[in-house]
Amino acid sequence: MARPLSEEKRNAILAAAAEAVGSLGVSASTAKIAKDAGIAEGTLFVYFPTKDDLLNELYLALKADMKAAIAAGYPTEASVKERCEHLWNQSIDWGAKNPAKRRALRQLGVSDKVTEASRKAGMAAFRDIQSMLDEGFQSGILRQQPKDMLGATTDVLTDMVLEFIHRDPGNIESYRRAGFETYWGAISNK
Amino acid sequence: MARPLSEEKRNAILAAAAEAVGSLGVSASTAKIAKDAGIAEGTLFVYFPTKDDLLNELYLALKADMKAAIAAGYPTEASVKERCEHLWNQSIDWGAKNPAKRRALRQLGVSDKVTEASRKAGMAAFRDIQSMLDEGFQSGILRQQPKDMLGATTDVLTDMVLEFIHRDPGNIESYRRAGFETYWGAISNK
Amino acid sequence: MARPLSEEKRNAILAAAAEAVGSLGVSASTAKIAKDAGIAEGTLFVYFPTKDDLLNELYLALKADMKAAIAAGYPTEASVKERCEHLWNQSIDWGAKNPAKRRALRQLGVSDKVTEASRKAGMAAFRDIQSMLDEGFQSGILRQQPKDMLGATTDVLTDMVLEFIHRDPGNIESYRRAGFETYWGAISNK
Amino acid sequence: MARPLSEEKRNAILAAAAEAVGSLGVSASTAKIAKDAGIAEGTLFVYFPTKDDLLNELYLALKADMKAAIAAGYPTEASVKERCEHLWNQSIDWGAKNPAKRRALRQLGVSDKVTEASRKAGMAAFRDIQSMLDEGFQSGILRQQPKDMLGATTDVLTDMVLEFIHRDPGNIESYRRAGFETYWGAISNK
DNA sequence: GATGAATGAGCGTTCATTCAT
DNA sequence: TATGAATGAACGCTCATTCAT
Repeated sequence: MARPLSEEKRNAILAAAAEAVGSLGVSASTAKIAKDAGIAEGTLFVYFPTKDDLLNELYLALKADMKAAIAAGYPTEASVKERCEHLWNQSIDWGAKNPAKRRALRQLGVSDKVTEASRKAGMAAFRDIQSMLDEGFQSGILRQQPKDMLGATTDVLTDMVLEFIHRDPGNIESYRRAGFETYWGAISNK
Repeated sequence: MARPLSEEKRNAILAAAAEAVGSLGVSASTAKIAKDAGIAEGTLFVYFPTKDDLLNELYLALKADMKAAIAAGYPTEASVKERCEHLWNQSIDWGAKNPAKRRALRQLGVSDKVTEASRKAGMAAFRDIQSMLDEGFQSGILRQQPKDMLGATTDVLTDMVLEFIHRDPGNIESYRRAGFETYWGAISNK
Repeated sequence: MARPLSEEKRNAILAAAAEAVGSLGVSASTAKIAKDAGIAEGTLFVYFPTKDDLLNELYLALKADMKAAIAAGYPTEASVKERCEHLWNQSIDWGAKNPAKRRALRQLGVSDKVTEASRKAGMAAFRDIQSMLDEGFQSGILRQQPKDMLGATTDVLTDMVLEFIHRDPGNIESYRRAGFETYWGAISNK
Repeated sequence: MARPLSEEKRNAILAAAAEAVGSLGVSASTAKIAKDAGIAEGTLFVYFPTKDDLLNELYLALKADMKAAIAAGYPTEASVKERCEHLWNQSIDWGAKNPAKRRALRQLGVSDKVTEASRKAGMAAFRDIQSMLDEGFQSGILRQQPKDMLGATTDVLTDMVLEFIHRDPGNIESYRRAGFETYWGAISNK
């Protein structure tokens, strides 16, 4: 069978894993994840044959989740800068609202458990977003860059700003704005 | 004194730890680190009372190493942009020449084993560098930013570019250049 | 349930622990205990979360075992002195037949791994026995004593005699008899 | 050389060992003992070739210390019962004033690190005391007992009472008195 | 003689994975 | 399919003892 019985259980495992990896790193135990997901230890391995598989699928699920949030409500008709600002704000909002997921993604990002294939697949999502901005590249408003670098820049600056927000939650708005200036400078032609 | 603590051994442990953490993450075992350092397992704990202590001291040592490399040969008399480009190039060079150290620093950066105090101390080094650019801020060439954000931006964009270089080592020069454009846009007033 | 916890295994662990603690003290290793119990090292921790838990449960099990043996065949209708002699003889017999258990109990008795709560629970068993002798106290045949002191006196004199028997096993009967005289003198009104 | 340099250091080690064994048991580390004695780790082994040697010598020293305290001020001319009461009170006082030493002696008493030879030597001290009471045996006031049993009874009942005092320090006098009644009953002819 | 760095076996405990139920 | 008891290698750390200084 291509997929085991309960989609619900699968999602519960993924959700518990995100939470656990976010707070404990990739060394979070499968026992804890199973317990938090409300299933037995052995059941986890019915859905994911090994812990590494779980970690890779979690990475992909998180990337997809993030991408969906970022693209939501994209203002097709607005100016390039406004569209970029929309993407930026969505990114910050997703991270601020889903701190555990964001932290999980950071942990997975540096872990050698996540394969090159997963990383490639994860980057593809951001290429989708990059293509939303094709007009911006053609018009010269955005600087030409090596493939995937726009997505990575977004990723990396978002994450940086979210770290500042995490350490100093009172000033979220000023970090968001300063972050966007940095971001816009980083990707646009002056 | 019976036998003085050996600075040489201490450095060997730190070097082995950087290598191991770089490739295996913070879960690299103390046994492996000791073995690679050429000492007995127990000896490691003569130099570092716990693994967490070792990890924190490694973080600090790596930050200091990186900072020294970046600041070396700083052209005090050149233009602000040239001075930034110097810092950028030094950063890329350090990372390209010390891939294990760089990877270790990434792992430590996301690990909760590294204390807030160590992070603060690590950031202080970059504030030194930021102050090298004070003239740039006063003249309005560099954009005003929240404290520590310039250092973090440098860190994060450098790291991003080094990841691209790591995956595609043939094009180091083009990544370095494209990276600097991104970086300069990120930190300067347009 | 996947596989129920095995009462048999639990008992095997407790038995192996009694043997090991009896001969090696509380520093007997969990690895040895597990091996002697015929299970894997990790399995011990399925039944007892920590070594300290094992030690405390062992203490309780041993006290219960001893108490059951002592109270067995108690001659309700006999004279107070005969009933005390019965208790005395049962105690000596239990100790002589279960030297490892007795030695384990001694080790546990002086170990700070055994909590005050366990000690309290262990003493309660002997209070049961003391209450078997209430008539003796009321009639004035037995001397009034602070609570728990009768039980402790029994414990301590039994143990002393068993040590003599242990060192000089040929004269078990004469030690038993001399011991009882000491014991009866210790607890009765002259 | 029959004895190494400093008697003072030797005594410091023994004192530190008594304290450490009293609170931590025989598993107290040589490193801690050395530190508490104000000497280097290695120096301990100059005075005692192994930890077991230290433990055995400590046992003997403690027994000697206790015996000296018990025999001090012995009232040669008093009645047998008064002389016994003196011994009893001295025992209780020594234990109450030297809780660490008493606890150390308990630990050593059950440890298999203390050899049979040391135990024999330790018992000899109490035979000295027993011989102080020879008149009592001859007159029939004290019950005839197997060799060493009087000493052991004293030891064991004293220790029991000291445990009660330890747990309930407010009632020291009532425990001491009740204890003596038990003790006198245990050793005298009715 | 005194020191304390160096050692490596041994400790209690964890954990991904297997498999009997 | 779901369960959780069973496993044993691996972990961080301790320690009695040795020996270079």
